[in-house]
Amino acid sequence: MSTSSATKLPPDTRTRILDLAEELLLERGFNAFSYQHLAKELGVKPAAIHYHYPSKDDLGTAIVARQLCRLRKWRDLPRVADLPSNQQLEALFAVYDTHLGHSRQVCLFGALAADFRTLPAPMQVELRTFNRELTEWLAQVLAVGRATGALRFVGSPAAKATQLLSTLTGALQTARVHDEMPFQVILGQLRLELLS
Amino acid sequence: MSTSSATKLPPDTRTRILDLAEELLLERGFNAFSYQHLAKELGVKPAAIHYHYPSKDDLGTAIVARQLCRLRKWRDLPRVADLPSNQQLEALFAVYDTHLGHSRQVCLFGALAADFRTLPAPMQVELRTFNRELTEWLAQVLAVGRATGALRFVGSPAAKATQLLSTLTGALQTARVHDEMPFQVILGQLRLELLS
DNA sequence: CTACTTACTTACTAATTAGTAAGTAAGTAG
DNA sequence: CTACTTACTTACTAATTAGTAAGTAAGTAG
Repeated sequence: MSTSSATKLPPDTRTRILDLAEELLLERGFNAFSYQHLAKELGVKPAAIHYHYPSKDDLGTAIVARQLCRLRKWRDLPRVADLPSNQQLEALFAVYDTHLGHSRQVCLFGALAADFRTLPAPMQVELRTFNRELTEWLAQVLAVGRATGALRFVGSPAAKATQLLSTLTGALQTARVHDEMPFQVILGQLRLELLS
Repeated sequence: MSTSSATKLPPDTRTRILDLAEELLLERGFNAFSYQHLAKELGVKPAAIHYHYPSKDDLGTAIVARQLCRLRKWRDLPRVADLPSNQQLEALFAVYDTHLGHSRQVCLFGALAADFRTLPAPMQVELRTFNRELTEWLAQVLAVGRATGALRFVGSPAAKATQLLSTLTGALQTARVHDEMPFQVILGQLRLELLS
């Protein structure tokens, strides 16, 4: 079997570091894991991580940059971009639900917001861009959704998008502190309000 | 002038530690300040802080316990408890707005949710209680508010309360990452939806 | 005046942190 | 075959971490 473009190659160390760092970030926070933690779990020496990501700033920035990259790809995917607005909204909900399923991970934004001022400047910049692009995408979805009658809400699409993303961020955090129930309750409430 | 019960005594070291720790927690996160930071800023030695709060766990738990204490007092204050529902909701908004005004502090819940799994167990317990009691209070406000026609929403008061608090938590986090605008936008949106 | 408590400081420890410098083994390019 | 690159390991450093033990000065209770 030749490795087609769709085949998953076993990830190299560089990727394994990034994957694990992202997992720890979303599960425990940015200031709660060290190069030693990563190294021990990956079976390499801490210096090997410094080889790929010279400083923790570089590593953190790489995590956010990759998520931004993923967001853009996801958003432009035909199976997402071509959906009717209400299903685009459901697709967004499904992303948050996936986080919930991965041992109640919070979203990237929710993981970094509290510690924001301790983050390296490039990470702050990337996170702002990430949140801005997601908000703009959702505002567009909401605008079209209301125009086509697929979604219902009052106020401007931009305001509703900002509010909605704050709610989803908070919903995953509430799930972490308590359990899955409040998250499901909030999603139910959002569907009740938004979907005709 | 004798010190009446309302007079503010100059805070003792114990209180100054707690005040500063709370400020740093809400501005930078729990894993982003140390006993050294506190000591330096207060002009005492780190060991003096260990004298009052033997471990950081104790200090963190004291912060959350005090906030829970404040919540109960605030909620039962005549000038809050005797208000009509819509004004009770506004009083809640005002609390979050105060956080915003204090150099864009996030709320206690938003400060601790991401790092929740790294927190000492007693802190986790106190934070759950804090959030549960706040949610229950708000659910009651919403229930009465809808019954009296002062507030408008669909779904159960409990679900709406959970959703609303998640939104407010997220709103302060969004303000931290960007600026005050998204917070004001979200509050405007909430008023538009809830107040008749 | 004495015993005791309170609120610290001084001096320290063991562990952990991010990060660096030098070495090395395996692979790749010409 | 040679020079070079990649992906590390070994060995280290300086700073910081939470925390402790012993001392001490000022205040309080009897």
